[in-house]
Amino acid sequence: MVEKRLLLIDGNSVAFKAFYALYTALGTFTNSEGLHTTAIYGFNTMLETMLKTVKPTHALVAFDAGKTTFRTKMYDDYKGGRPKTAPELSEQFPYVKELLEHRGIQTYELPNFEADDIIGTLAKQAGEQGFTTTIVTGDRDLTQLADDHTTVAISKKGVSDVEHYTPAYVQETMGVTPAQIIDIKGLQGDNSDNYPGVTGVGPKRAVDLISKYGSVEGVYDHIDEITAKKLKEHLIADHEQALLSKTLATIKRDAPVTKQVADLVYEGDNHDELVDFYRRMNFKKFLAQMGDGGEPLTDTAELKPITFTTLTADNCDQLPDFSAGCDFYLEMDGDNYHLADFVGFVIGTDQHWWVSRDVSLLAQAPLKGLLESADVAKQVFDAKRTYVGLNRLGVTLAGVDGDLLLCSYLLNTYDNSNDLGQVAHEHGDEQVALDEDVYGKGAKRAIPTDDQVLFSHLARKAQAIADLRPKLLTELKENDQDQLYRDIELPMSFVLARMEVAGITVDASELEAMGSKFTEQLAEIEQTIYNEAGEEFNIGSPKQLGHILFEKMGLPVIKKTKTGYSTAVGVLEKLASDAPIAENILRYRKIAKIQSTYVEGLLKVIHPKDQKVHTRYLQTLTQTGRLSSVDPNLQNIPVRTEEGRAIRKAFIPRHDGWQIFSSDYSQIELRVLAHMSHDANMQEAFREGEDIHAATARRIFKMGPDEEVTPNIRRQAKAVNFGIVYGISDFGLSQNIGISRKQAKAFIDTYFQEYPGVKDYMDRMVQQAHEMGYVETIAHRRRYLPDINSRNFNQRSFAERTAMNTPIQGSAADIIKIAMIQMEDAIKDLQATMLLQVHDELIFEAPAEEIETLSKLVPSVMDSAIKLEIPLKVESHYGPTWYDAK
DNA sequence: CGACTCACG
DNA sequence: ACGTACGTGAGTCGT
Repeated sequence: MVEKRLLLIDGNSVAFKAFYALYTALGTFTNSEGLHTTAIYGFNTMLETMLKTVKPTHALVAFDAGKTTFRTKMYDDYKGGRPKTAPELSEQFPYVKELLEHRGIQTYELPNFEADDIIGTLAKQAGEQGFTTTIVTGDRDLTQLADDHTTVAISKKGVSDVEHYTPAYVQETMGVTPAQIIDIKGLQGDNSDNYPGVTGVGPKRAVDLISKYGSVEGVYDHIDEITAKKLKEHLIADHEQALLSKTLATIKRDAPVTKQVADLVYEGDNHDELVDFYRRMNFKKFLAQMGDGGEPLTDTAELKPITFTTLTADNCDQLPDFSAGCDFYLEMDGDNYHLADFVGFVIGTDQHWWVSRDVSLLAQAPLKGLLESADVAKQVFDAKRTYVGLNRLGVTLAGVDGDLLLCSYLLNTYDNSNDLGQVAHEHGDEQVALDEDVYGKGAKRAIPTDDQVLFSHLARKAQAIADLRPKLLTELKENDQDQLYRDIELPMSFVLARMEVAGITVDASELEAMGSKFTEQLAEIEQTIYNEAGEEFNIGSPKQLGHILFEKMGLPVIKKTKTGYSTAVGVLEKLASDAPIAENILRYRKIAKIQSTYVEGLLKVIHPKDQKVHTRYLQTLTQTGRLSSVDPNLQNIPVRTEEGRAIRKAFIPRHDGWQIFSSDYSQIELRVLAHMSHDANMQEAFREGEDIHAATARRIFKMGPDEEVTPNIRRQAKAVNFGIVYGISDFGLSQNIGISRKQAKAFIDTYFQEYPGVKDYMDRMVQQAHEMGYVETIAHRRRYLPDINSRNFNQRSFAERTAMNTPIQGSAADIIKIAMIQMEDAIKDLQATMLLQVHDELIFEAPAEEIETLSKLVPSVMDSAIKLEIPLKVESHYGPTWYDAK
């Protein structure tokens, strides 16, 4: 018999969750008629995921019929005190239902009952009829329905991010069986549904009581066994309330549902209706997925035609001189612009576009002159990419006046796609297609051979750059971000471009030598581990490893992950004392990591022509304003352990006799905090040149002036300082330094007493985030925190910590960026070259005779990059390799 | 493609 | 009471 799979969805709950999840992630969005579409979009995203994973044969979406239900009759205040559903959400429900109709899924609601009860009733029927059922909801209470043939999928953060609750998983995460969920609710009540439970009983006590006595009734049968006096009193006093709450929490399995499971056959999409619906909703992404036979649907039909002139060697001389500026876009096929094939380019202004596939034209007159002229103002998208691309053609780009990507990122760090079309859409310009729609994606990706298609796309890109520029510039001014843009980010992109082009030399033979040594060591440890385990297995597989350690060898389980046993460092370290295998696995992991990521990884990206690696710095990615580094990532080369650090021996200067020189800011984030918080005590410590962690130790441990700060005490104080910068929680701190949560809380309280300005700063940042929706760095870099007003404790707490941390981390990023821009100028007469940035340090290569000069120059540029209320401190090191620059 | 683990500041 | 430090990228496994 064919397997029958039923998908049951709690419509209200999922729409609600989708609305807020996307609202916080992407902001609100609407179709062309002003209808909000966030929930509809999110709902459909969830549907796509569930249809794909569950592959239902039957499906139904249940909705709540109204406010009054049999529960409100039992208890007036049921779900009382809830804020009214936002109109932006409620207006979407009719469309969610319409969407479901087009998708071939039935909907159902039943007066006096909630969606839960419909689902409970149908799931029961389905179980009896041999269905496998998946329930989708945002409400954990429904986990009470989990059984052998029913899984409850709870959407977590995103809409498609779900957690699947089987009975075993319910037991594991909640500590009780699905059937006991209602007993838990009976004792603890439910805040969001507004019913009380028993006074003084929270989740913890509820789980304890129910796992001991089985049910609410069981608890009262054994009420005399309860020794805690207060608890017993409360239980007795709230007896009726507990029984009522349990009833309220119980989902009906026998509601008078008029549908039969067998009637819920999933019909599948009505293609034409759905396409029409997506059009009306402006769902580009879903439209693109609808293309027949998997062909991407280019919605060029919706784009207005655009005119252009094809450039050739013969008509280049007819180009205008662009003395009033122009827009330029260079297309390459792939992310890595150091290597990607050139596709073509567009240049022009005022709706006159010249296009070509022949990039060699760029290296000849008159285009080369135009591009290299500082007097011809050019508007581009991704200046750094453009600079590096042109550099490969022998053209040195100058005179860039605007970068649409940078503008977009600075206005909102989320609007940072490398696809010009995507960015344009985010700013309301729909007149350019997404690259994916024109070029395809994955294996199907191909540059169109049809000139009309390719050139129109390129011309539209240039048009979008031209059209969006004034709008984005105005917005930057309104945000007081024009200086950040003009004086920091735009110049920064060229500094970075030149660092990327310069690259850093890597000694492949050094890496290879290390590699063979590691290979030997790995083979040896591997054998030892197999002997200890009594069999061979894949050490790199956490799943197999978990099986060996915790099932075969019976070691104690310290921590679990979603999918099984955790085998993370912390866990293995705890096991190491009584199981030598743990120690060996740690050693194996460490070496395997160095081997695969750094030895093999780096060897793969050494450019055979120049023996260098050329990273790409992503300037518009992080939410704080830091850079990131990819292909390869040169910002996470090992340093903390000797074995790893040895990798740095392979990073060498490009000439014999040259040196690697490195300068780093000392405690820049804490100094930034001292500055921004104006805290007198912290500022004093920095002004006096004290060891800040030791100074903090003296304060939080109330030490006398003669008492010695031991390394251990200093270590704890250091952890507290870190915690403060990250937006502290007592739990986080307690985990980090292995103390009790209570103790951690005491440390934090004392810290804030000793550094009251810091406390004020933290409160101020959280408050600003609440009021304005964003926080700012010293240079007015902005980060929006939509979750700051979330009703979800986790999301809100995370946003609050971010509000505290981002101005600190981001201002430190501002400072080093300013320093880097000034640095280029400061060293322009030297042979020394700036090669790398690792968040708070800069790495150079230079002839030995310039080291003395650099030792003065570099720190002076770095510490004077910005004037703070306290001094900045810079430390420098150098040596024949990066390893020696310590 | 997500989860896990681990490298960095 | 909620589950917890902030910001990243890459390799590997297994669905």
